Amino acid sequence: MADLAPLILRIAVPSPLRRLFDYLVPEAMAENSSQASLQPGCRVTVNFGRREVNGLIIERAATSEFALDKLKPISQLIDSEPLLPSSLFKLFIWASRYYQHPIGDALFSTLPILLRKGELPPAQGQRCWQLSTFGKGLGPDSLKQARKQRALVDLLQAEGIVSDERLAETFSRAILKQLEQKTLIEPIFQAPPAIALEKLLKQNPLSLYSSQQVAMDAIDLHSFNCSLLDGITGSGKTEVYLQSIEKVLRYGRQALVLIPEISLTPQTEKRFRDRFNVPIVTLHSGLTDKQRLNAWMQARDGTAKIIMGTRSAIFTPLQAPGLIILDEEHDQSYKQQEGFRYSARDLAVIRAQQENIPIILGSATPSLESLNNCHKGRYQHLILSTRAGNAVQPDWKVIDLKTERSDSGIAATTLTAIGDTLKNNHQVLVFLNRRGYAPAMLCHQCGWTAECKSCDSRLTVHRARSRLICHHCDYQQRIPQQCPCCLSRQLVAAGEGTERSEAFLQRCFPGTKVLRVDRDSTRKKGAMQEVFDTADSGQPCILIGTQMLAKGHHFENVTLVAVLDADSGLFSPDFRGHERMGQLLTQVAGRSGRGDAPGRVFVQTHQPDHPLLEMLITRGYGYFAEQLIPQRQLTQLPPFRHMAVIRAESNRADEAEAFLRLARKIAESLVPATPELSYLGPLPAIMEKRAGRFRYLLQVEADQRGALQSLLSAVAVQLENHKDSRRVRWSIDVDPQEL
DNA sequence: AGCACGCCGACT
DNA sequence: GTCGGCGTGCTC
Repeated sequence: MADLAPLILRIAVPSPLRRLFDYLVPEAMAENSSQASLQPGCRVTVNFGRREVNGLIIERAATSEFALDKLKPISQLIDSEPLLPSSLFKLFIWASRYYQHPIGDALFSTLPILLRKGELPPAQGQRCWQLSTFGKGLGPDSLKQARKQRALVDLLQAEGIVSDERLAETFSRAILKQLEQKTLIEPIFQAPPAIALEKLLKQNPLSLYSSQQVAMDAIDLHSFNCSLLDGITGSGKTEVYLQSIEKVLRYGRQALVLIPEISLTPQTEKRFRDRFNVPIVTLHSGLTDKQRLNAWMQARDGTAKIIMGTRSAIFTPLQAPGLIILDEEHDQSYKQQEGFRYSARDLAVIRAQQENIPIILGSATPSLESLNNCHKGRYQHLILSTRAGNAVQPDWKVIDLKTERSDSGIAATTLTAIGDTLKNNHQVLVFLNRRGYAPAMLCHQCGWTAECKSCDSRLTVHRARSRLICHHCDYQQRIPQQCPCCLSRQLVAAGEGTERSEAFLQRCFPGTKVLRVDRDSTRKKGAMQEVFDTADSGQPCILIGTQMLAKGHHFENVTLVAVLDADSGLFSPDFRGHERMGQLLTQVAGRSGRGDAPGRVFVQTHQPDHPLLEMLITRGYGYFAEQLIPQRQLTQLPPFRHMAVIRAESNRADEAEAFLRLARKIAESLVPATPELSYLGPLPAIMEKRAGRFRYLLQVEADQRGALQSLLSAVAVQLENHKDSRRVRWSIDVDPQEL
């Protein structure tokens, strides 16, 4: 008997519109399709405007606010069951509300491309072969002319189902194909055999030293709880990860492991593969669409037991989630900086909570947010001291650039120390967070400087490529021979970048390998690997690079780290500037030193007496961070106050600014400024003009998340419907990482 | 966003 | 005469 009430589906479509669209289910479709296919989480094809699009069912309903006779019918059902597990589906809905991003775009921009396009989830499992009915009835005398084919048929007759992989050892693709064409054999997909628990490990766990053991014991692996695992490189965080994963694998669950972009290397992966005898999938940028979909499916159906990936992997469906690990939780790459601006770290905590599973956040330099969450009792703070017992503080030395002469960015004292270190057959790491040869080119005669015509920035000199390059929009030009202003030939490259310091060091130490690691030097693939190989060989060498060098890799034989310019971090306009400086310096310093001998760290600065620098050096990151926290409270900044930013950009500065004035007017008409909720702006962004566009922002700060969220939702709707929103590119950034 | 409609400018 | 520029409106 047919229902009298119409069946209405609320659909999310891939569009920037912050609402759902109601569609009718045609009666025939409702009757002929399974119940599961009309549920939230299933994809459908609908006629949207004048085009056909794939959308996702968000809700079922019996009524609509829209006139019933204006509702269009669903064109087609795609999935016969929900594509996403309901917990992940809920996470998407939560995230799109929290981050003020259109639900359709949030969903579809994170889904594997092939699923966006409406492809069906591919059959999973191992491809195996069996005899077809026809093949089973084959007489013993047939296929006499085809010995190989006969042998294959015999094998299948004897064993029933044999995996594709095993057949490939003895038989060629062609044999299989021919038999398949004769319909003697057919493929069948089988779940790979479960790994026996006693065979779970390939390699025995390392024995834990006391503080690791304390941490292990403190992590309850059976329900939601968040642990901040705080320990320097080499303190054995990974071993705690591995043993926690082992425990959840033993009760049949999966582990999701998130790492920053830069640390997702084959080496990281290898560490996990060497330990466990279980299927592991890695979601990295090099995957083809097909591979990505397969990895996604293996996570969803539970074949993959460990899922590793960067930021976007937080949206991987899991059949039996057991644990989330997020390494280097302070890393900025967890926040998406455009489009759907989510924080994978914060979503990971929400996801763990919704799934009721544990989560471990790891870092040597935890973010102030996470430390604050420990203070509030929301996370438990587990500190790993080093194997030796006490944290070996590196031996810091501050070099005063005001009094000491330097060449190509390297002070005389630093240079001497580099020479001594090399003489002792050790390696040196030189850190300079500025790639290229020099950050500016200027005319000695008239003072002209080479500027980017699309950005408020100077062009960087890249001498190896003979080019001036803008690091913000990638504009390039040849290095001019003459000043375009006064025609003088006295053009000079001012300041230093990694390329210049590299050249200088190579001149100073002609017999030593000098390896540069930055985005320019590692563009060719394998280049990074070569650097690691040389470094791991232990031969004396100098590694010079940008923050790429500061992350992840530990260099055993490096005993001297030189930070060429610590000043940039001291005067950043961003409120997180000091926190970042502390993290970066600590991370760089942590690259060095073997277990036995602490490394030396030389910090070059024009501000040798800066109290924050001194505090970091003498008391360590932990103390440093604890001092910054009350400052944030005093200045009413995150995590003590919640912040969101409405951004706008346009070819015309006045348009971007006017749009945000409108945004503020709308917002203030809804919620006037109070001590609990305040506005700041519109303000020009730090670099007002970038890639030819003028960027502005409006800051909104509130004591309560809820108040901020409801205000933003209302403002977003009004802005979206305003015609001026077509003239600018605008977005809402909740919990912005950068202003 | 993506697509269509509509109304003004310089051209095969 | 039309091709096409982008301003405006709409998407259940």
